[in-house]
Amino acid sequence: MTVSALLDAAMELFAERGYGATSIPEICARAGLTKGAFYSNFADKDALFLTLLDRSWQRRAEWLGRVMPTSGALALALENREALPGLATDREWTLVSTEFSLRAIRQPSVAALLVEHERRVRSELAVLVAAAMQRAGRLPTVPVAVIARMIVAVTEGSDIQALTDNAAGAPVQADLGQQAIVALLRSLSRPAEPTAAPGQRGRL
Amino acid sequence: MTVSALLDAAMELFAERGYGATSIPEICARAGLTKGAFYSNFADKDALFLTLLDRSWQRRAEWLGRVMPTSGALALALENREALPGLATDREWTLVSTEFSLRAIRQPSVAALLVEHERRVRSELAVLVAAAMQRAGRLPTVPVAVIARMIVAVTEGSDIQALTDNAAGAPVQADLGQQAIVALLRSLSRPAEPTAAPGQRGRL
DNA sequence: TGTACATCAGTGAACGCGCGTTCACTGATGTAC
DNA sequence: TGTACATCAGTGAACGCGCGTTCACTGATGTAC
Repeated sequence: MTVSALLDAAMELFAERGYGATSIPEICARAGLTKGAFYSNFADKDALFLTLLDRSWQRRAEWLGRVMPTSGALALALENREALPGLATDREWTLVSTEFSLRAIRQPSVAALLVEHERRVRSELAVLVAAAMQRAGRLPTVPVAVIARMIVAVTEGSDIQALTDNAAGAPVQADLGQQAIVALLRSLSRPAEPTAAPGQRGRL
Repeated sequence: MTVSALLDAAMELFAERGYGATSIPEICARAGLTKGAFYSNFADKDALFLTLLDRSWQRRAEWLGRVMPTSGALALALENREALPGLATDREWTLVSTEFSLRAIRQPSVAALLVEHERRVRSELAVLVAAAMQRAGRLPTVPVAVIARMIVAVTEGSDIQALTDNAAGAPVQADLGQQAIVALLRSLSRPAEPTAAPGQRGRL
């Protein structure tokens, strides 16, 4: 279909060169279509970008729906990075979604969209955090919503660091984000049984 | 001076609209100069961008040199965000430096520059972490270099989150980054006297 | 001090190019009878 | 089944504009004598 061909081409080009550096003719050429095809489907490049993000978010949501019920556990998420919902897992996504954050900071209407999306992602994540803590026999000492925010923040930062190091050919601290998440979860919780000695439970 | 007028104008425009969306004529107009003035000082927009970053980094280094000897403490840094060296403190810097990270991920030669800079920042930060831990009577359980990486990651992520929330008019979790840093420091250290009961020292 | 010359940062006009956007059109697909 | 018409996604030529870049020039500043 024409729309998805344009979206695919745009996703590739935005990741390769960045949003600002990608022109509409380039997107059309990559998709094997004329500029007219673009304008009969989108008002401008901004409209395409928003549609692209909608689609990306939707795909993440679908995939999350498949993964969540079977795992239901942050423990698994920590072993297998992929299971962390809404968090960057690949280069293309990190580049495009970071660029979107920058656009959002500059343009309030875009920020509203992003904030709403992030709110949903964090609430899913908070559920995972609460479940993981319960299984580990621990209680959060700050709201799980705050812990979810921290997890998102540290993951984004770690992903950018890892991609930069990788691009420079420097050694990559691959599990930095996961290590930090584990450290945060431990620090921001306490054993559920305040008086009991630490044993098999209590481990996170 | 012409060069610094161009750099000032470019910094403003890059923050306002982004690097890719800013044209050379716009930079010159903002600086009150002609396009010729630009080309007699820079080969192209990329060259100006690198010069701009050099200047920004240099300013941060100078300011760090003033702040470090008197504070020498992460504790202070945690109370006064400004004292965290090399970490984003303002909107303009966050926007421009994040965009630079994206450019670095896409272009290895730029990545090399950024990685070298980040390496210096982190080593300064590692010194602060080590000092703060010693004063608190604690020992790191992972290398301070790793803790420094985590601090940088969570700060970048928190800054972007805060700016996005702010742009959308949503409530901003202002101290998220600081809270996370404190949690990380606690979790990634243990009391220096393994057998002693936790008392006044041991506090971080 | 005064005159003649050298330097060179910045000017501003000029260029070709690719951009974003428009629009009359085409031709494949669907519907009516 | 076959013919006539309607629809409309996508075509491709056309447009004016602002882009990046060049270059002969100017005029302020510094140096020589």
